[in-house]
Amino acid sequence: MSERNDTEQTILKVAEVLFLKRGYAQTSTTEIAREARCNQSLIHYYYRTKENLFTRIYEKKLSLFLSDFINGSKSNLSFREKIRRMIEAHFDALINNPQLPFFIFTELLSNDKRLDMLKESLKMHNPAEFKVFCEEFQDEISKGNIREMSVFDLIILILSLNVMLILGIPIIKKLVTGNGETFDNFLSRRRKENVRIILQSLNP
Amino acid sequence: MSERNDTEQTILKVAEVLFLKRGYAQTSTTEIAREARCNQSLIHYYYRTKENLFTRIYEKKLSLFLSDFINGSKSNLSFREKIRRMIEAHFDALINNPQLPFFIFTELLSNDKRLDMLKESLKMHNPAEFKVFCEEFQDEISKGNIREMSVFDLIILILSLNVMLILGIPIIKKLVTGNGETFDNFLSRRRKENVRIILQSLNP
DNA sequence: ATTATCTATAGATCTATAGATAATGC
DNA sequence: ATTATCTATAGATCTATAGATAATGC
Repeated sequence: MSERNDTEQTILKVAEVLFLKRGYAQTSTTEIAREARCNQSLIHYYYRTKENLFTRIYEKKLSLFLSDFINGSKSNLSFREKIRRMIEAHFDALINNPQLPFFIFTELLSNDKRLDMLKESLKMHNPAEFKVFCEEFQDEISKGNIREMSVFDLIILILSLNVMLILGIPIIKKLVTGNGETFDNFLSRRRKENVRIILQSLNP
Repeated sequence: MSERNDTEQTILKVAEVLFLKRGYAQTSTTEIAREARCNQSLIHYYYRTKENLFTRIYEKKLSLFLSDFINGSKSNLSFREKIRRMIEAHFDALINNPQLPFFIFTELLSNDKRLDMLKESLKMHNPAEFKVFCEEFQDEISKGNIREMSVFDLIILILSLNVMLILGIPIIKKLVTGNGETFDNFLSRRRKENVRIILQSLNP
C-alpha cells in the first residue's frame, strides 16, 4: 500500500513545488520529471497533459487560499474582536504559505481559464457561516457601530493589506537591508498595523 | 529623419506592448517580429538579445511606476490635503496605466535581476522633494496631528490599497457581474474609500 | 562604404505519443 | 493480464548568429 503509485504521488508533489515557485508556463514537464527522478513520459502516462496536472494543483491551492479567508468568525466575542481574529488568522495563514498569493494571482491574471476556476471555487466556499457574518455586519451598521460600507469593501481591504504585504516580502527583504529591526519583528509590527488600520476604518 | 530607424522604433514599441501584456518569459522575439512586420533577426541586429530589449523597456516602466508615486506633495495645502492629493494622483496614474503594477510586480518577483534594477532606480527617484516630505511628516507627528508611524508604513499602505485594486480589476470584472453599479462608479467609490481609509489611519 | 534587411540554420528547448520492455498481481 | 516504466521521436517552438543581398548616404 505504501509503495504503490509512489511515482504518481511523487510527480504530483514535485509538480506542486515547481508550479508554486515558477508558475505554469515557466515549469516544464521535463523539469518535473528530472526532479521526480522519473521518465518524462510518465508524467503524461499518469496525468495525460501538463494542463491536467496543473489544474489539479491549482484547484487545491485556490481552495486553500479561499478557505484561509473566512475563519474564526464564530465564537461569542464582540463583533470587532471577531474581525480582528479574522484578519489575524488570514495574516497567519498567508505567512505560513507565502508563495500562495503570488501563485494564485499571476495565474489568475494570465489565463482566463483560472478565472473560471475561481468563479466555480467561490460557489463552494460560500458557506452558511459567511451569510451569518454578512447579517451580523449589517446589524452592526444599523446599530451605528460601523459606518455604512459593504462586506465586499471589507474583504478588499483585508486582502489588500495582507496579500500585498506577503507579495512585497521578497522586495522588502532585498531593499530594506536591516534598519536595526529584525524581519520577524517587522512582520509582527505589520500584523498589528493591518489590524489597527482595518478596525479604525470601520469607525463611523 | 522621420523614416530613419523606423523599424528599430517599431520593434521597441511592439515589444513594449507585448512585454506589458505577457511578461518577459511568455513573449518571444518571433512574436515581436511578427507584430512589428519585420524579420526576426532584425530584433537581434538592433538589440542583440531579448534580455537587452526587455531591460530598456523595464527600466522605463519602473521609472514611470516610481515617479507616479511621489507627486503633488508640493503646494501650500494642509498636510492631510497633500496626502490626499498624493493618494489621488497615484490612484489616477495607475488607472491610466493599469497594466503597470502587474508587469512590474511579476517581473520583480520572478527574477532577481529586476530587483537589482529596482534598487538602482530607487536611488534615482529619491529627490529632495521626498526628503522634505519626510521632515514634514515627522513634524506633524511631533505636533500630535498624526500618530506615531513611519513614512515607510504610509507608503506600504498607499501601495497596498491602490495597487491591489488595480491588480484586482480583471478579477472583480469577471466575478462581480454588475450588481447595479457601473464599473466607473465602483472605481471612483474605491478611490474615495482608499483616501478615507488612509487619512483615517493617520489619526492618533 | 555603411547600414538595413533577409535567408538559413544550429542547437536547445518543449509537449505529447507510439510502441517496446519490465514489473506486478492474479 | 495489467500496470508501470523506458526509448525514441514527431513536430513545434525558441534565441542567436553567420553570411548573403538590398538600400542608403557619401
